[in-house]
Amino acid sequence: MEVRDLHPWPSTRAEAEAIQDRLRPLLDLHSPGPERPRTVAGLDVSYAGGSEGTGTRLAAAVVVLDAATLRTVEESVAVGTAAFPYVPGLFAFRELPTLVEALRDLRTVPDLLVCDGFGVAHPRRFGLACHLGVLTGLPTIGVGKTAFVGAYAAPGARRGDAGPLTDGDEVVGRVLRTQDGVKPVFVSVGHRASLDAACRTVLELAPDHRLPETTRRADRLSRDALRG
DNA sequence: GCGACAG
DNA sequence: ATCTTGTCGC
Repeated sequence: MEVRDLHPWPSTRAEAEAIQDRLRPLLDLHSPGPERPRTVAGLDVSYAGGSEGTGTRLAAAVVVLDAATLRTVEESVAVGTAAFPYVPGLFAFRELPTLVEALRDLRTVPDLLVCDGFGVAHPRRFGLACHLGVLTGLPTIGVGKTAFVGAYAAPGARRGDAGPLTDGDEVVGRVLRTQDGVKPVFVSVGHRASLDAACRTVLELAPDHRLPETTRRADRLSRDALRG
């Protein structure tokens, strides 16, 4: 599929933040997005070492699922190196080049991208899911495993229980329990998606695990690609 | 000033 | 993210 070019690429934190600020106005945060996406792609990245600097070997995977059956429709993997040091808030720049490479090899154009990380639940309202939304033009959402920005109250203990993730006076996402008694996940909108539909989709994608099948399969694929 | 901080 | 033993639970 087509993905917009990444240049200019930042070499400093200030440059990276400037890029986020320049791309943020391109976000579509009002479209309802796909109510019932037919194909959903999960994205994830695995690293070879524990280094948080630049140059570490990594593998980026994209797995497209049929949302109704959860059957895998297509897979794509790319290996590369970390393109930016790990800096909270600038996390996207670390894995974006390799993720984009994997996306470009995709024959299927998914109805929705489920990213490992956040969308607008971000200090500058431009997390990885937002960035990928602008680059691809596709609806995107972010599913995080831990909190980054925002405050929240613990949701109920049952699958489907949820509560708002708020930063100041704005709701930037939702804390969603995907399984009874397990830690909740943090869902936020990236591009061309509504929070309600995003949470419904995440629940459908997570019938018997904490994380959506999209993320779980992309995680496995990227991990395997790092070896053979 | 100090600590916290998506993956 | 990754480094790691044993342990609890379905």
